[in-house]
Amino acid sequence: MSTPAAAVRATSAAARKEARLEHRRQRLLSSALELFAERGYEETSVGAIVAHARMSKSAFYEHFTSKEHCFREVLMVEGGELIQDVLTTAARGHNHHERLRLGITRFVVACFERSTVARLLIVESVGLSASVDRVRHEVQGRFAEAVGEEVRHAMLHDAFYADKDPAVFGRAVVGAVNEAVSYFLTHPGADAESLAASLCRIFAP
Amino acid sequence: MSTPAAAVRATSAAARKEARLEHRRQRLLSSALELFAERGYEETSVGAIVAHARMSKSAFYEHFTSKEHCFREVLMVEGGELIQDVLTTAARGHNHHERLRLGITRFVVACFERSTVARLLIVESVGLSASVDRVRHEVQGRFAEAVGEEVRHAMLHDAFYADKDPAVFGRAVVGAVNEAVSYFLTHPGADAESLAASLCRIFAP
DNA sequence: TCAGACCGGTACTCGCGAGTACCAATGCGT
DNA sequence: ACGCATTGGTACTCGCGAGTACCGGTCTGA
Repeated sequence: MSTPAAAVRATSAAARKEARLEHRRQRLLSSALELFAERGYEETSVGAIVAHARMSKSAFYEHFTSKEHCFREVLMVEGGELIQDVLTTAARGHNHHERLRLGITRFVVACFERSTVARLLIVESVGLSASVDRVRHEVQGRFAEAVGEEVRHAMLHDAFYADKDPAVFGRAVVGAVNEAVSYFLTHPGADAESLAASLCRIFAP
Repeated sequence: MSTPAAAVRATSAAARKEARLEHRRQRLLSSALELFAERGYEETSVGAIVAHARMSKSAFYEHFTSKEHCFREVLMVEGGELIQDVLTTAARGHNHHERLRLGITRFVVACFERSTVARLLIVESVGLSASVDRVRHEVQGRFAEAVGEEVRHAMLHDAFYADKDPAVFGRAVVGAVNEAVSYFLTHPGADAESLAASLCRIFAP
């Protein structure tokens, strides 16, 4: 250790550096998100990512061990935030029906709003590699399990859910929403609100 | 034209050649199916496909203009057969409920039976390229539209379907079944029949 | 002010695989 | 039976991009 004054200076320098590094990391992540979403994983080179972020390859490999690691990180952070958003919104509902409706609606709307993240989560991350698959399953699984849990409680007093398998229901909702979103995102003129309403009528009538 | 006899000989020779070619094509398609399913598209090289089929690259490029073309072809043929199977089985039902149940059940069971085809249709073909996406959408769309059509008729006299949007319902079923199958295919110990039954309870109660 | 550590950028290597060109063997018609 | 055409196999090219090594500039600390 040095003198207190030096320590303070050192700390603030380290802190600035930390902030700087974090800022760069964010730039890389957001560039990666954008390019992966619009071109796809295979068609996006590390060179393109760093060029878009106006950085060098060495900066990239300071933060990520490989291109795939970068993709996983993007998926985890952005996908995680999206799902978190959905879950907190859903939690505001006062009963099972309302929570399911809020969750499904928020998911659909969020996918339309952040279509780049949605594309990553629903399309680009499928079938890349086992580890990427794990991340996707984990992220989407959080939503699926929340739905399942809701059903597990609802089935006790709601005839509609009485005969449903919670786990299957959760996965079915996730799959249905994904498919609907990906289909209607490519079909122009689709409206998030009405799509969400149609889905709610199926799963939370 | 030559003499009749020569013509006959020529025809039979041509026919044999045709048959031979078709046989080779089948070998290539089935090798491609197997490898694409177990390793994925990117990880499967043309070299590996022809080695597995005990042929040469030139034979491959006689039938397909590119690796992607080959993939599309496999997807179209095998996926098409699977969907056809589902649709004809479903058509045996005597009312909307029964047809929906038969269709969903057959789809799930067929995916478990032909897990290689299922993997291609549900996982590997996602997000590869625009043209592959078109093929997948077309194939799965046949099922989605059949479901939608069934709903469109059922809603006239069945309260359950009265408020559903047929197009969205069709897509939702496809997505839900895909997700459920892909999830429970990787989770060992899953049973096709009971999974199908759970899904039927959701979409055709 | 100066020496050194460290950061970032550039330029390189290396492997891989799609697609191609050329050659050998087989089978066809005459 | 013989020569020619066609088929099928092999060996090559070519481009691309992930990951790396090294070097020049800058900022820190004494």
